[in-house]
Amino acid sequence: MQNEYQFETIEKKWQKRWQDSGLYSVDIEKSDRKLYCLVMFLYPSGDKLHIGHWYNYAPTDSWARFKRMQGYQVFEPMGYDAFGLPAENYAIKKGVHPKKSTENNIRFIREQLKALGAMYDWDKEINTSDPGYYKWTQWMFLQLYKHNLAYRKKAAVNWCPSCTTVLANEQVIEGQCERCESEVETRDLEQWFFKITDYSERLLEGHDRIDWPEKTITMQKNWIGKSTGALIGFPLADADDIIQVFTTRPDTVYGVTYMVLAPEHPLVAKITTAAHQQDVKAYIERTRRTKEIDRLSTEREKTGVFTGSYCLNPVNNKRVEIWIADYVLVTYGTGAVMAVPAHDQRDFEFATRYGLEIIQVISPHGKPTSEALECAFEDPGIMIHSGTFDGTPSVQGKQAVIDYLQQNGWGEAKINFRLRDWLISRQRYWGAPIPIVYCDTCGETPVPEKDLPVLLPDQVEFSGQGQSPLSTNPDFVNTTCPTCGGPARREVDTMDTFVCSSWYFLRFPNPHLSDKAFDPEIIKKWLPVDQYVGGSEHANMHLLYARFFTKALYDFGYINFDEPFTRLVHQGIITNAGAKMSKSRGNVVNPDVYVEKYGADTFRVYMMFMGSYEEGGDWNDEGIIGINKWIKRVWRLIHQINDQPPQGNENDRFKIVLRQMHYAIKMIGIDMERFHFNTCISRIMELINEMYLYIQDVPVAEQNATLIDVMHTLVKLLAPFTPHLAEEVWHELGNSSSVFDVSWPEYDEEQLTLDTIQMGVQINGKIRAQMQFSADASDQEIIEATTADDKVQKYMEGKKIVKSFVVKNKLVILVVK
RNA sequence: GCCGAGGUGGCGGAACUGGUAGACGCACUGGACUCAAAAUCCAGCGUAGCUCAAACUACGUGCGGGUUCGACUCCCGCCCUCGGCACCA
Repeated sequence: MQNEYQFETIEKKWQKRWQDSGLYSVDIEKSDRKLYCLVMFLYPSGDKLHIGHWYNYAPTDSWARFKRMQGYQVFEPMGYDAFGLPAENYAIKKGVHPKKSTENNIRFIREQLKALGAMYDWDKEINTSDPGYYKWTQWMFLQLYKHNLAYRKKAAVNWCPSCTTVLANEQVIEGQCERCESEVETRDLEQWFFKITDYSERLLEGHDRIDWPEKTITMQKNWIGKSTGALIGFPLADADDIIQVFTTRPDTVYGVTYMVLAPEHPLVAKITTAAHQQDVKAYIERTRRTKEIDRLSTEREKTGVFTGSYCLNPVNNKRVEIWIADYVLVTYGTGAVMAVPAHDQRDFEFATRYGLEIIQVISPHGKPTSEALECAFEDPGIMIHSGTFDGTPSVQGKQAVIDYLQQNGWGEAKINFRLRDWLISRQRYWGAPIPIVYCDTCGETPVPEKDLPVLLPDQVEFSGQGQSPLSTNPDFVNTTCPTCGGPARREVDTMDTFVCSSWYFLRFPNPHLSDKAFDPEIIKKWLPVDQYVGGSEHANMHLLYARFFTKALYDFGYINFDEPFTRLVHQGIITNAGAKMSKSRGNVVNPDVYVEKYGADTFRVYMMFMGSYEEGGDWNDEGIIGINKWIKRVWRLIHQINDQPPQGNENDRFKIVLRQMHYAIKMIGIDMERFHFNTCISRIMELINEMYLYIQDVPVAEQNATLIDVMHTLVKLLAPFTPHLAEEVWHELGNSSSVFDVSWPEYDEEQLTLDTIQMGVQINGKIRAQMQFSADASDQEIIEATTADDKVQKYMEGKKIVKSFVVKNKLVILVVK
């Protein structure tokens, strides 16, 4: 036995032995008590593994090890989300082919990952940029295409001039590119979309069946943005067309004083009268030039112009002006809004600015307000100036008006969603090619499944000029039509990398299948993922897309579940001096330095002990030395006991140690379930402190011999947190099997109470004394003993006890008057 | 502006369904060991008052109120920090 803990040799030794013995390779065929524990896989950019990765992976691995010891068959895989922009940008800058740089990064990162000492089943590693994988990403595309969930349309899209590609709405943050923070422009392009909007309702419904953080579910709900209201048709006064509007306030329809179309609305050209042609044209031009970010700003004053045309309010035949204004978005609802300035703040501001009429149709008390409104009245109230609806409470008025509109053929009830279809085309090279060809005779044609994968060619030019790099390789572009055999062109855009990650959890259990994406039998056994852990920033992207894919695959009959991740936990963010760590800020903390200096076990424990896992916190390495010392202290304790084994049967002091042990087992069990790692470590620290006091205060010859058993339990408790140290010690103690193959210790509730208990005596809410009681004393006895006490009597002089009771093992409560 | 989370010692953070606030650790101080230092082991450590000391008392979980025998925990009104959404009709 060594005196000092040598983490360098011990950690390497066990990492190698674990791998050689295949300890963590899961037999996928056996799935009883299966537990699929997944962390969001890696995006292998040049940054390598940073603190955030460690924080995601190491504590989750401790959780998985804990579950394994509880008897679960834990499957914990790792892989690489290897397609994506950084590799390609690096190629443009340094001239290194993305394939090469990605390979290099992965090779390096794999080693870093191994240093973590996690239970990853390396036989199941996947790489989304491997043709063996993206073949099936393309297959997924074809399934969606077959079921009309993938379509192409010309659309105004978000264009990042720096990344030279389009972005999904989710990737645009405050009008800027999520990745490079450039201002996003609007361009009209033919693009591929996935029809996620078909699943809006079901994506909401599924929330009730998953154990996810409430805030994540709320974020998704808000993002999907369901709103209930009505679709109302306003016929043009002097032409045939009808302007459809969506409103959540059909009860205010009598208050419509004008109509607003989005500048991009298709009817604008048709209805603009000659006299207003010039103004309207100028306004549209101006809108187009306005940057997305400015247009989205709510602070900006609302502007618009009159088109010269009128439409008729179906309920009262009122003639209302039709305006265009950029506060109306063409992408939401019908791109047109019925303006009710009295009851909508935006319409109110617009009407005030342009001197448009304001008619009050909802009032708090059922009578018109005498003075002019200062702002819109948006609360519910009583309907007025609304024909036969006068006097109806607006809440009921909503449905009543809808019924009325419906009876007359003017409108209908309608549910609208904020969610838009998922734009997946990227004008970039490093992604999975979209398996579509364009034939002059047959048109848009999907590549037959048997011809997959559509291989990504190595030879392309990275112009960075906005044109898809694949278009620069004629051998790739020119092909033959799978239907007619005539000449055809391949689609040159690639898929958003979020497509690759929308189904990867189905690939992990069977990564080497060459004839299908996944084996339905295996998937049936191992999915859904029991525990998923990753950052909350993916709430409206990856986590939504993966749910959409799962529901689609369920509908196609490939899988028998429709929610991919049963339980989800987000790790918090580790900041540096309050700022988010990022390469551009240059404040990224490199975990390798600490792993080299203190070892993986120390680093793991430190990350877990730092604070609340789900809240994260600011990075500060001051305490890490303390954890390192603690780990050495643990090592010394175990060796000290083992070198001088206890011989006697001392019991009074030993009971305290025993109680601490049972308490630790109990609390760690509870806290691990909740991902409260910091308190788990505290409980082990307490046990170790108690054990030290014991061997110090009680001579070896008297020490209770069963202290050895406590020590074995201690090693088991340590195992999930310090896997290398625990495994080493476990073997030193004479065990031949892995500590991860033994079962988690159980606690005895009876051992948690000591013979005598100290309780506080609370008189009128204040602690006034501390008293000892035997554990089996009745409440009656305790209260009697308390009231007889001198100190307590002092507070009761001349007063009567009104109420008295005992909070078990804690307090004696006396209320006196 | 809207939605969500959070504000506790010098610091990181505990506290289950309202029941002894500050577990555990860092830093600091003292003791033991040592010729000495480091390492280690042990002890102390919210603030103020009183005291040689022990004890005791008051105050104390962002601020101001409230409910309760009793509030970090529940209710009302504010302030600040962080995350998300942002003209969604």
